[in-house]
Amino acid sequence: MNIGEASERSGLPSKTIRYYEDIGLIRPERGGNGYRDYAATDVHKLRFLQRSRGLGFSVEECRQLLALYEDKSRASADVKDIAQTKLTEIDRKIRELTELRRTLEHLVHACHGNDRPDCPILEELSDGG
Amino acid sequence: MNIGEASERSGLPSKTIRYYEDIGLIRPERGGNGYRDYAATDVHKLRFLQRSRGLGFSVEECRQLLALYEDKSRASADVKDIAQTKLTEIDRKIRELTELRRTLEHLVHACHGNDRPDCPILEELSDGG
DNA sequence: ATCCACCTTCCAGCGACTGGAAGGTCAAGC
DNA sequence: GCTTGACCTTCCAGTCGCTGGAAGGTGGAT
Repeated sequence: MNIGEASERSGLPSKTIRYYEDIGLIRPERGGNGYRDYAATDVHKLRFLQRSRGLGFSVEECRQLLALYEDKSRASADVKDIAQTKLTEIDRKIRELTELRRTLEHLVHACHGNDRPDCPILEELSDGG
Repeated sequence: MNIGEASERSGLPSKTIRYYEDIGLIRPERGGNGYRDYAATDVHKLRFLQRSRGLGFSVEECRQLLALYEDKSRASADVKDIAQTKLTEIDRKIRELTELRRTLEHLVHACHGNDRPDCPILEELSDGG
């Protein structure tokens, strides 16, 4: 199938699919006219990529996951390690954002938000509170 | 003062300070030797930038905040609007990450993580669970 | 023959820096 | 006066993961 259909079936834009080929994630066949020709297994891999990217794995992590996915002799522990590491990262990001949220909310509440120029938000940004 | 000291006092790398000048956020004087010469007010602005970037404002948002900061006639409501919008964005990010976390944790728990090849994580990434 | 949708490659740009090369300046020590 | 080394300058390229657009080839319907 052509890239357009592969795009529809995988949920990835054609541009992204070509990019993934550029960086060596997938290698579709080529037809006589030079068009890329995607097999069902290719679409499967693309969906795999679409999902794992959506779960926040970097492209390099996806490359590892894909290699593990294709390696029938791999241990599930290898995959679990990658997922666990990603989980820890996500936890850290959530903690940071929550802290940020708290600070910002404090500022927003402190600011009366009227047409007068004095503003606690700017004061805090300026002084370091 | 030279860029090195401005860097220390503001908490921003020299590279970043030069970059902020490139994109027109600050304009320090120049000494006879061509070196940038930062006044106290410049360092103040740099600290302002450092803090607001750290709070998750984009550089363009920082530019707006800085303009408001320098404009004595602005209304505090303008600043509050920007901060409020950013707060909403942060809430959305936290929600998305939390959802992500739930999915990933589910996968990690489902995977026994031993040396056998069957792995629920890869199965879900592959099938779409 | 014409049209349009699709495909191809290649190059550039996003945001917000960061790294490195190549070279100028300054103060201290010998 | 000469060297050393830390600092400063500019400019160019790379990061990550795409995304947009230009210029041109192909396929199928009318």
